[in-house]
Amino acid sequence: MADRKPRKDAARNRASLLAAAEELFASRARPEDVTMSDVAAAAGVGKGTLFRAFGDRTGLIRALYAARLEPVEEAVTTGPPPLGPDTPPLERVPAVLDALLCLKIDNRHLALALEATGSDSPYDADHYDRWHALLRGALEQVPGFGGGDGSGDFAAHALLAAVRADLVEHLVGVRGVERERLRSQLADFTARVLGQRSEA
Amino acid sequence: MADRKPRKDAARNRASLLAAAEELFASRARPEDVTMSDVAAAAGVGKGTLFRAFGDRTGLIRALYAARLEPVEEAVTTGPPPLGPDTPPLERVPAVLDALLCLKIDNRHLALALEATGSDSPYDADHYDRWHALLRGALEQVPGFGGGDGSGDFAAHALLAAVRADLVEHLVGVRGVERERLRSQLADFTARVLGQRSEA
DNA sequence: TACGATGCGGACCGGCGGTCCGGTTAACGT
DNA sequence: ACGTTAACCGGACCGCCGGTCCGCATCGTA
Repeated sequence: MADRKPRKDAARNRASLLAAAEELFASRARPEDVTMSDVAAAAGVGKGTLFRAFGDRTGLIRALYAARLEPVEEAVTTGPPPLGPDTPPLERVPAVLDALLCLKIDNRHLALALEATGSDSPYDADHYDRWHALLRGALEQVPGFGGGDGSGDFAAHALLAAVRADLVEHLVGVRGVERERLRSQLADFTARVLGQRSEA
Repeated sequence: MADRKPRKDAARNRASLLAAAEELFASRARPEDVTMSDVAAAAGVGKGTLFRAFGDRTGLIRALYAARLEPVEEAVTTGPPPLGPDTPPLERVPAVLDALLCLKIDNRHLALALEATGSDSPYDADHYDRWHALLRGALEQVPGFGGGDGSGDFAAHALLAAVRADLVEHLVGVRGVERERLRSQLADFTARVLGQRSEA
């Protein structure tokens, strides 16, 4: 943490850039037709400032997404049930997946932009490992997933794949599935995976 | 189909291009550092010929992938059990997913290149709709998925998400999971979704 | 106020996917 | 065998994008 205190204009420019980028990603249909020059121009600064502040395109999007992700991560790591660590696995797994789904729905543009960086797959992101480890840990306390056969590991990957940004975008954005309907479908699917058959 | 018969050199160049592209995508680590110029050069033709033959980058990759996909699609639509249409759903769903998984494992580079086109999400590809419709149809004949609540629809999406190319690449290519192990994990997961609890 | 350090900005760069058109060559009628 | 023609070839070329660079303005401090 050798970070020196940033200058006042630098901080203000950083904020303008975040706001402008947020705005642009929300308004344009496809994330990849928001260019770095667009962001800089919309914020009223030069490209140099943009790259100085965030390193590269991925850095910018990560900064945006991190702001949205952080409250959820905190609720999961140090919060009360049904998200926090003091929740029985059978309850926590669906709660975490639901929280992630809502996050992706509410921030489709950002999540999509992040996955569409191109240069790195979603599985290289460090927060993916955290979600995976969490889910895996919870699953392995559920009867049937306990063995060292990796079934909890794979199930964690598969469940996370069900809330991937582009799938969510396809369902909500393209096919027009309503938010609550999707939530209940995911809950239903999760319950099935956990072995809680639901009669229909 | 007003397609005129192509000239002989055109056909040969097309074949060289396919072979060269196949080779390049297999040898280079990341699909996006195979450039169109690379492909043309490796095939010993000009870029114009490459773009004339396939339209654009996506067209080239689709042509490559289609060749691998076609036998599987035929086995599923007009083949014998356990893939063909005369298979009971509880058997067909895992068989289809296993076939897809094997396809993705064996053609990781191509599947990855296809999903990494950037310009279009995997869910815009027409073959995705076919797989989804197939799986959905089979699932809806399974007790518990039958209602008009869309649980079969969502489950089909979720199961397909579990065999997405970048997840497969992460598991097999990065984390070194063995092919047979992954197949059995997927089978286990699928069985869970279908309500067939496995004791471990 | 004067002076260093820090940040600014936009011209610039390399490389990408994709286009264009003059030269070349295959296919076919005679 | 040969001429005609339409199709095809190739690589120079274009526009655009992410990212860099460096002379200049601005901030924080004595």
